[in-house]
Amino acid sequence: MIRTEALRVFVTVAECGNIRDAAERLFRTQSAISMTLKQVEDHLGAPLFESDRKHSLTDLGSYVAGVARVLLRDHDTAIDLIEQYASGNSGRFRIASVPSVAALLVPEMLAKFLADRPTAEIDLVDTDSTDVRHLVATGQADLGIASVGGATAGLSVTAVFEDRMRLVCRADSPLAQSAAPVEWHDLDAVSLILNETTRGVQAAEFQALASRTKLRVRNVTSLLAMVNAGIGVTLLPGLATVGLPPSLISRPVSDQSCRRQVCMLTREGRVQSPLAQAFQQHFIASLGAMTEHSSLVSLLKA
Amino acid sequence: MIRTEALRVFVTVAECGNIRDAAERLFRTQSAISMTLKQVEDHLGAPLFESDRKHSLTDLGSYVAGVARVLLRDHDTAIDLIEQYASGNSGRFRIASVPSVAALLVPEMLAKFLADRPTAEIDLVDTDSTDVRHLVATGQADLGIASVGGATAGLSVTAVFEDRMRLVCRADSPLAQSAAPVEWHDLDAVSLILNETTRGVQAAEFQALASRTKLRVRNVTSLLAMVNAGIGVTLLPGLATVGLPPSLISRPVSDQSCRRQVCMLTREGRVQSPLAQAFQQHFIASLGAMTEHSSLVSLLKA
DNA sequence: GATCCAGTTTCAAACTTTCTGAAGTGGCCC
DNA sequence: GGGCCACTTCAGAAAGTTTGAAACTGGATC
Repeated sequence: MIRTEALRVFVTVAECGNIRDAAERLFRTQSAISMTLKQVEDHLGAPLFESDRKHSLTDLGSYVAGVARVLLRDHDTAIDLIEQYASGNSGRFRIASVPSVAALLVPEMLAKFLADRPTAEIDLVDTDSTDVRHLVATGQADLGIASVGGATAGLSVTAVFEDRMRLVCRADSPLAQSAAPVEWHDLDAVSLILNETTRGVQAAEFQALASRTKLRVRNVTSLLAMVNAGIGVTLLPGLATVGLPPSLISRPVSDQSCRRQVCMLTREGRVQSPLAQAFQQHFIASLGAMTEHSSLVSLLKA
Repeated sequence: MIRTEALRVFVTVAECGNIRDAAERLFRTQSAISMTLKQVEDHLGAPLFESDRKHSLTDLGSYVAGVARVLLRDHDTAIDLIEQYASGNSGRFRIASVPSVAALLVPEMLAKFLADRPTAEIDLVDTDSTDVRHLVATGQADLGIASVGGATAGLSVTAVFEDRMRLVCRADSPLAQSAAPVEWHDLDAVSLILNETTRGVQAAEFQALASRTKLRVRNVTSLLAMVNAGIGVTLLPGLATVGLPPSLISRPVSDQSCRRQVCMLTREGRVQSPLAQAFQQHFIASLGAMTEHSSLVSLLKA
């Protein structure tokens, strides 16, 4: 059996033109090189070099050198590919995220992550939490970022941060007249439009308000269009209220418990690809740095 | 360091779906397989299979399996190529031969030789002895078949057979009237055209005849055209007189020593390609069989 | 033609790796 | 919970590789 490393020895000697230099290049002794060479020649039943002095190849030798050079190049590339993949430096990896996180947190993280990994490819899908869970559960995404809540069968869930909710209303509505935190009773007279992010709000007062409405809008653009059309007001996590159109404004909510919990989702019982793992770690580490300097509250314990 | 054989183990297990069958296929014990697998996983730092039961691959596992499968296929093909080449079953190989041998002896030999070696490629050039020597000496041919004589610097020469010379003349010439062996004195009055094959004829009587003429023609077609035109007669080895045009005939030469010696030429000090070696052996063996049933005299001692 | 030199081969011993058989572990099914 | 099956772990055996020392080789130099 010809070992790949024996071919490497042969090609190196052929390139160096002598055993001594080849031995140095390969960090072996001369005798080890000599014996490996002999072993290959014995296996093939014919000499690879014209003489003891290894400066000229036989016809067989140059044929073997040609084939082996290609083989070694392919071999090294393949092993490198495997090792890069295993170390999380390359590969493809799909993230599904709710739009607020996708738009405001993920881009910066991805930029840093990809800067170190020129060959990695990442797909980012932004959609609502329910769909994020579906994509992860069915294996269409490797990592999900969504609000806590809803069915979690087959999913492994890690809460990562909390984001206080804010009221979103028209800039010309009576509610927009004060910048002070909104109390629940301020909303008694207005109609409320629910959305995916309000599912996680537990407060009894909110539940009472929510029970009065039948309108729940999943798509944020549609939701804001409805608020803009005067159909009602809504609550959105702070992150999602960054960059509202000028016709809308947001106010903090007084109730400290009124928060959206964001979690990271992976498929349960499946070993992640190394790249996905690396990204998760990067995500968690970056989040720690980000929550220190923002209103977000990290839920991650080191 | 990941050994090629370790990847083969992994791919086999991935294909079998369990270690037991893979062990059987690879003629190893379960524990050897298990340890090799563990070694690869340790090296990569991540599991290749979802669980102990090796029926489903992790993301990394299927990536590695994909890359490794290609690598192994290429590897096996390359090793096979090398071994086929080394065993003389494939490769390319160039023969330069004088036309008579090329036309009458080589074809049959080649047919048998190539029948066993579907991937071997052979180039056959027919030219005169001087050119054959040149082609072999310069490495443009791997094996030469030529008449003995001329410069042999850098060539290794093996005499292989002898062929008695025959007189070639027009069918309507006075010399054509008898079928009996020609005596040297029969040629006293005729003009003789020399050629490459007459260089080796030593007989004093022939030398005397030859000294009278200045005409030497290398190309056999031209030579015969000249004989046909009535310019003179010539001597050719028996092999070369097979299939003369009907306007020409040949007669044996009485002098037993008047022979053309044919030799096999190789480049001195160069190791032949295995295919070339195999062909030489085949050539010698076939020649033994052929000379037994023909007028050719083998010069090869077994 | 003796001597030197650089390079190569050979050898036995030391070492490393891989393999084996046997015992151990853990999940799964009845 | 016992039996079964598949995998892992273990220690010793076997195989293969590497090493340093010594012997050999061919070419160059005196």
